[in-house]
Amino acid sequence: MSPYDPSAFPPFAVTVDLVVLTVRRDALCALVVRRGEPPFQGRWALPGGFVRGDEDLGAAAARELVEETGLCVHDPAAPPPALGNGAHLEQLATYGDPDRDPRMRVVSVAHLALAPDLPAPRAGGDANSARWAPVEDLLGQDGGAEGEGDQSGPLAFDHARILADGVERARSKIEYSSLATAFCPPEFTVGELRRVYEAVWGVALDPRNFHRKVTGTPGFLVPAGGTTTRQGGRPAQLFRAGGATLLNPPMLRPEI
Amino acid sequence: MSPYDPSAFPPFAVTVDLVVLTVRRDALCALVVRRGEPPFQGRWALPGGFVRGDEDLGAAAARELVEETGLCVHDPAAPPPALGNGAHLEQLATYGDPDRDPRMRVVSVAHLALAPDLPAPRAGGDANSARWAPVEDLLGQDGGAEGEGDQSGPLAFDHARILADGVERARSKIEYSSLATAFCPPEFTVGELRRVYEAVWGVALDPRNFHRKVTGTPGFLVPAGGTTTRQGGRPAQLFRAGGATLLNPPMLRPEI
DNA sequence: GTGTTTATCGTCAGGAAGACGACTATGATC
DNA sequence: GATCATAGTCGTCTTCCTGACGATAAACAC
Repeated sequence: MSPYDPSAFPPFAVTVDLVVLTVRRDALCALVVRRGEPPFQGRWALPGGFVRGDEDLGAAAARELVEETGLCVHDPAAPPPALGNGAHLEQLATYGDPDRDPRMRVVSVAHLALAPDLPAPRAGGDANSARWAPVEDLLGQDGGAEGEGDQSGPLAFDHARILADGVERARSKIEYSSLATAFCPPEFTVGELRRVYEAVWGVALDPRNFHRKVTGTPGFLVPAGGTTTRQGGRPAQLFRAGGATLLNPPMLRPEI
Repeated sequence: MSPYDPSAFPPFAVTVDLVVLTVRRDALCALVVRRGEPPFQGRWALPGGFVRGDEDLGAAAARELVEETGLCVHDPAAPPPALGNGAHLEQLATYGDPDRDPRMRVVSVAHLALAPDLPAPRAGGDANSARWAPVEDLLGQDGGAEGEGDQSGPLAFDHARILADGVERARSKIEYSSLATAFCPPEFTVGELRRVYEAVWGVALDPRNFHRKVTGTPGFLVPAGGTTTRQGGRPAQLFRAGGATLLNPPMLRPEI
């Protein structure tokens, strides 16, 4: 009667689901795929899939990320991202309500990925289509996905909850880490970084105080040598993400 | 060839492991149980067990916590803890390396519990014994558990890593939340709360600045009306945990 | 009473952030 | 070409918070 007797524990299916966030047109967007089969057929869902028998959880998440977006995971301990198509990936939380999938007992290990703006998502696997959707639309208090000509209803399964948790993680984590740079291309301006914070937090930040804060924090930004006028106006200096990962003191999110 | 065909995915065992932390004699301690059977027989491990077929992950963690310690989970949305034997419980992270258990594929959803000092752990289930061990001993760079007359070696499985992650979570979370009060009895003094911070962080804090900070943060502490001389010296005012859960600005952890 | 311990209040200097003025360098428009 | 709009960058000032630390208060041990 060993507790590890294979007949002594119930078998679970284990999946990874991905909250992939990016900033497009000054809005925080998440990657969603349309479900091609029941349950929740035709509804939008977070990308994800089964963990293979010999696969680590993080590896499964990275594999799904590549399949869905072509993004490679940006390993902090690896050489700098060559082409900018690197993303930050971290485990978010695990969801295992017995009723979360009507067919069977599925435990899903959700992961959070932060990516720079990408051209267009490519549908992968069993998804009919994929798109970037503003999280505001997906998480509207009505349940999401209405009001934009999309009749597919809220996200499938408990994915609205997972997405909300991922967004909240991202919102709090850019406060005390340099993770906001994961939303930017390899070289970016202070203004572009500020627009990331503004999009993720949904607030307006003072450009002068923000500039003082980020340029004054050692290790946050390193000059890349060069300027750009991408945004119009006076040319702005280009920066690269510095080695620092923790911001101390943190970037303060304005209260409401 | 549905991806949910039961034959199309590998079956996993899903467990919950618990990092139960408390502060005893000014040291941060974790609950460990001695393994009664292979693998790692005789070694210390984190308490845990299988998730049942119809059980939510949090419910499984709460059940294990009761079985091992008698602690009830302190629901923030419930009436105040009557007898003080309430604990804070939250999901920590999920560990699913294919080789983490030599016998089979086990995915463990680790949870973090913070509890006030308890009399003595009661061994539960299949554990030969249970005890509170200082995390410093368990996580010593030699792998832990040596140097105190205990020859059982480091923690079983990947539990040292899980414990380290749980300790790190607790250390960072008491910075910006009122979670340190979870280590205290229902009524406590400012000095007792300060000793919690000092034990968890392993630093010394200035009693005067600490007192100013915690009493000056609205909603952190509410006077319980009464004094105690538990610690000797001048009687100290008794407080209860206030309703605030987030500390803004946070309690600053001294650098090194 | 004296000493010790702990609690609590106060003061002061330094750093960080919010508010905001001023100047600069581009492109767009007249 | 002059003007305007836009965005970036540098400073200033005030306020708040913290760290360092002096001083007082109230218990206990001798």
